Amino acid sequence: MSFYVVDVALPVPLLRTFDYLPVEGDARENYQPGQRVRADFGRQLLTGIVLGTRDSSEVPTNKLKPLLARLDDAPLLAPRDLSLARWMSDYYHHSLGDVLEHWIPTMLRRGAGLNEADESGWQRIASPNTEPALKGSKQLALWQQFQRQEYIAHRFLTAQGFSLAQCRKLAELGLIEEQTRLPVPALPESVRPALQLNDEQASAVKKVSDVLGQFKACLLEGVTGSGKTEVYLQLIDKVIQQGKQALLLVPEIGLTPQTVRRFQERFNVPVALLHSGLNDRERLQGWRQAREGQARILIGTRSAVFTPLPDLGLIILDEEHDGSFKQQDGLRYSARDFALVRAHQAQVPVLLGSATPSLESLHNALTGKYLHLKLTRRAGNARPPGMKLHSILHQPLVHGFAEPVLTAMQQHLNRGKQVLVFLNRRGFAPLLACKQCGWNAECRRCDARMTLHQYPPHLHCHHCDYQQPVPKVCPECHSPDIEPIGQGTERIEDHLSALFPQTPVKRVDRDTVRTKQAFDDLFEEIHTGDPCILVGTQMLAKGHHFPDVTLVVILDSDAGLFSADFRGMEHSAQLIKQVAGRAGRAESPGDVWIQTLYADHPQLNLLIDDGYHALALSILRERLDQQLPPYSHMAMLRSECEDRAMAQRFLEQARYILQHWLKQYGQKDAPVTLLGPVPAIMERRNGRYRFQLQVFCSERKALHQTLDAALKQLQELKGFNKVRWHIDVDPLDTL
DNA sequence: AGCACGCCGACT
DNA sequence: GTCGGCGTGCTC
Ligand SMILES: [Zn+2]
Ligand SMILES: [Zn+2]
Repeated sequence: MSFYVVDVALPVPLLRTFDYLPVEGDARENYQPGQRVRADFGRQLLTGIVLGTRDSSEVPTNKLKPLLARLDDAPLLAPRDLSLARWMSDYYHHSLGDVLEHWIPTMLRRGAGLNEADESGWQRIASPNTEPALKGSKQLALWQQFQRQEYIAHRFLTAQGFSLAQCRKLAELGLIEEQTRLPVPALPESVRPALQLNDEQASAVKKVSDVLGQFKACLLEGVTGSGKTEVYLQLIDKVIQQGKQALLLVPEIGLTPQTVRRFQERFNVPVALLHSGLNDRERLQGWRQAREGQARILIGTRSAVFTPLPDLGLIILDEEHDGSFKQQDGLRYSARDFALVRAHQAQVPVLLGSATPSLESLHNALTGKYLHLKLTRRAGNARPPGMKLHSILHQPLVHGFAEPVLTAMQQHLNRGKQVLVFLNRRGFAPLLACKQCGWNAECRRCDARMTLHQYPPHLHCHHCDYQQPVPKVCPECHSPDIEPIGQGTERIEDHLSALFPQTPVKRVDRDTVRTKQAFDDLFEEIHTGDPCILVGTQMLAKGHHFPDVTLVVILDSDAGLFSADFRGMEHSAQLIKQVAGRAGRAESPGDVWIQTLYADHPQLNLLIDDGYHALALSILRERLDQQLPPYSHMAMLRSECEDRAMAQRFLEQARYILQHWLKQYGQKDAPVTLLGPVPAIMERRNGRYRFQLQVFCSERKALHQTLDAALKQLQELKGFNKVRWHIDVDPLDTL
């Protein structure tokens, strides 16, 4: 038997893989890329992924340890999965072992067998024509079930009132036997017919259908209510009919029961779901249903983009501009960008849908890199909501509302309609201050103010979660004259209850709807259509449509207008449009009133008068001038440390190292440039000082080469053990 | 990232 | 004397 080693990726943050001797006596052909193995690593036990075998190792033989066990015979991951993981490891400068953790459900990472997703049930083994002499009528009824279906999961039988004893009796008679299987999602009782498409929708379906079977990125830019979902449904139908699987990715908050039901009721195929509300076993089940091909449609949130699909035919990413597609810690990947890479590998189209596309995607569509599909008309020829800026500069406000806004609210309520008040700030008030000495309640761990909450009363830092009781008197001057300044959703709810005593006021934010279930329940309630006022944060803006809301009031659009972040205006506009789109339907179009101190703000006016697309073009011109994304590529190094000087010094070192490599890899027409280190906008958070260093280049390759080389040296730096740092490729924000 | 080793100050 | 603080180094 000849010598060989197994190359293993382990879940440790080291940018290399590890050689192991095989399990004692295990033949080389037993090792295939994608299997799980147990490895003795340092002083810990880890589950790793086999990448391959080699004749020899660079590592001295006496340092090589044998693997403790091979956990799979058949590889868990296919070569295509491994090659995608390698791409991700390179692109995000993250360890391959850590990256591979994202491909595998938690249970399997802990070494569980695939069959632990199975559930018990009974398989008919006798001919369905058998007419056994059965005593009880219940037993006969049970046998009749099996005459119709040859396999029934145990939980369905208990749900119908059959007992384990009755099943065992049939088993004793040789009619059925116990068998465990992977549960398959139920099919709908009846399939709903497709809707009639308008010509724009039909054209979009046609254009994407034409490129099925090849890679093509498509941007579906469709105004709210223009019927994007119907386009998705009809494309998925085509994909299924070709015997392929469809992957639909949605933002976390968009995976509502209504949406899911719409997909499930349309197709006579199993639909698998993967979202954060599932337990480990349910996740494993969904993953296997997708990977083993039982599920033909997979609907999931960000992390579902990794799920192996043997017959992938189409990827759809809805609300593609949504920030939740970018992971904000650990492996900072963008599910949108990865979906493109995956679609390219599988040679299938990827469809990005949004009413307010990200400037990256819009730019790619405008330059012809993506197919640009537009839906400009609302279904049923509904008029778009009328948006109106209402200046509150030098205007008296009644509990945060301008008088004409309150009048409009009353009018809509009188007509038996619902009103939505949007305020992206939870709590009672964003500030508690002393009238006598000017003291502000600030977080002791952050450069931020504490938010005052009243239900129940406490001060809460939304940046680090630090909480403390509300002081009775000013801690500085002991005056009892301390008061809340500004409005949060709690306070607006109070004010509205006083202003409209006859109308129920419902608050929707993270504090009132803690669970997905609570949100779904509240949503059902709102859907009865009874007049009410909804007050809420961006929770209200995403995912759900409220057909009985005919007036939307936006209270604090100003926060984003002067953001320090270069994407601030883009995100503000997306949010305003999204909130506005919650209102109205065909027969009763909605009104949208935006209270603002800056009614002259040119970009805000552009958004209101000419729409998102026009504003987007204007912002793109600014980005071009400033050579910001999408006209350059960016990576960000962030450091944080309780010791301010240490955090800063780390990035100064990083700058020094980067400066060396960018001379080598930067080109004359594509230089690599550095910005920083500078303190983060909120310099101290959770007791740690934060700094950042931005790296730009118009060429991805040079940027990555520079980062790669610098990263190796950064990891070797000594004396920075207390500094926490990371690289964020294509960061979402620079705050 | 873990985890252990090792070298210094302040306790029984 | 030793308990434990955290700086340093290593993991096939
Ligand atoms: Zn005071
Ligand atoms: Zn804080």
